[in-house]
Amino acid sequence: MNILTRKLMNFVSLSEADRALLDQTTRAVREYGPGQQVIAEGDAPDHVHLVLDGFACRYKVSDGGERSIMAYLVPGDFCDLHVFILKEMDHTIATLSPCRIAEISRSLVLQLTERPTIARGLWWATLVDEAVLREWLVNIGRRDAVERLAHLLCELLLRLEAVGMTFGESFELPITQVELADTLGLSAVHLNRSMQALRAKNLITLNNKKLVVLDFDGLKALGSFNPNYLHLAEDGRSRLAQAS
Amino acid sequence: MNILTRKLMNFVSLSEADRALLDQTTRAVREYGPGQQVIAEGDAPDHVHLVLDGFACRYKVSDGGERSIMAYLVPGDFCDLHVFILKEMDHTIATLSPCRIAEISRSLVLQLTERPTIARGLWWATLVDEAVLREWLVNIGRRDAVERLAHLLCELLLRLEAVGMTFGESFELPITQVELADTLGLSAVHLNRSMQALRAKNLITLNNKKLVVLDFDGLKALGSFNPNYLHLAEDGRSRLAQAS
DNA sequence: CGTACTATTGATAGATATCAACGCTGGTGG
DNA sequence: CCACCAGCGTTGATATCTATCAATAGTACG
Repeated sequence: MNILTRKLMNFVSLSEADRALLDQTTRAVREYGPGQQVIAEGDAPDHVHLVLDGFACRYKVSDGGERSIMAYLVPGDFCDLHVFILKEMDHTIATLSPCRIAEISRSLVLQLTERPTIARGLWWATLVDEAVLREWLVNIGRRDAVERLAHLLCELLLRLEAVGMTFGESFELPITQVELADTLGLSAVHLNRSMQALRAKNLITLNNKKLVVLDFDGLKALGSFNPNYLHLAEDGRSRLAQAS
Repeated sequence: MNILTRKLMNFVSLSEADRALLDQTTRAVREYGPGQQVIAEGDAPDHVHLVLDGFACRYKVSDGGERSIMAYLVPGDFCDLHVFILKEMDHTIATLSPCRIAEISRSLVLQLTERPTIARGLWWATLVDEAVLREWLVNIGRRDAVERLAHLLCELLLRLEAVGMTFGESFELPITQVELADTLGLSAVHLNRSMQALRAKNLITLNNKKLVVLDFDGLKALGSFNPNYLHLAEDGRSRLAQAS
């Protein structure tokens, strides 16, 4: 079972035939180094990209040359399902760490969307992406620096758990502090101090790109984190995603 | 031709039959006063809501009781197309001004999505909503208060023009400064001063809820506004939406 | 006429950005 | 093998932006 299948099964039940079709999505795979562009603003790619391994992001660069990161793409996430409708990308996608990214042809995507269950799953995934965006807006708009960071780390833990990429309450975080700052609308210096604050409160540790959540309840409380916007199954499959 | 049809025609060409079907969406209409809740967080409404007249918004209320407004819903916008997939709303929708809101049954929505052209149009609309969300994230994350406000006003001018609700370069803005502040992640006091800054620069006037853009180029420059994310037709139908 | 909401102003406090510098690391070329 | 360099994390000092508090005036409304 590939990572996309695993992710969709958080929401829908897939038949054997559905799974077989989904297996085909990971046929054509491309390797990327860290910091490489996958799709540029203005592009109109002819196939859809799916992250299989590593971290990528959506970002825009503004006039002043500053980067705003608007989404993290982790294994199981689509980069550009929009391309079927919109004429061109309004933002850029690049890798943050070394990545394996699948390239899915238009015809295969059409086959996928013809299966009602898979189509529902894909639609669910895009709606969750949108819900994440809304939550990030709240995060940046109304929380201070330490709270923002706490919230983001809670979200990453749950999203990565949903695709089996956590080890207990820790995970690989191959993202630099500058990139986290560009995500949270902070300066790199201030992000660094916020990270230290989380460590000082014994909520996390971070060594060699490995983040350990020492006190998930504390981290959730600090970041006012409520997992409902991730719309994960609340059937006990996840120990972490409970409302609280 | 109703407002939804008009909006979709910014992106797709609709046949007579398509338009006839779209006409049915505005059959059941409900009137709301200002500040009324349309759908609450946790609800799972059984029909889809479409704004016909007035301004509404999506928002969340955080622990501290502060409100974050994550989207404005103007005539032609859907409130809750998600409801077909997700179990429940993760945010609340309320009116900002008096509104007329259509209630569209599930069965009619299904009929709409069976028409390929209409389905493409609806999908386009949801992707644009998502693109707006990404741009708001950049706006709040990386621009200062005056720039944020300038950017937001530019966006509203274009979105309202797309549904024929502008008069030249002015439009009705039935939103209080407190609400604008909750949208842009600012305090009401600071928003007030930012608004005054825009007036002092002779970029806008605002009297009796009527906003006049005196210098659109100046406003765009100040807010680093690039309309590409709205994915409007660039065929000359809009004078205002040109890249610049 | 009072009440609530909205816009406005001034003063002060607090949060975050900016600037500058340093150590550490890994890579790279001589 | 070593010197050099770039990227990253870190620290301190200062400047800037924005929030908060408090007060006032206008307006709509019952």
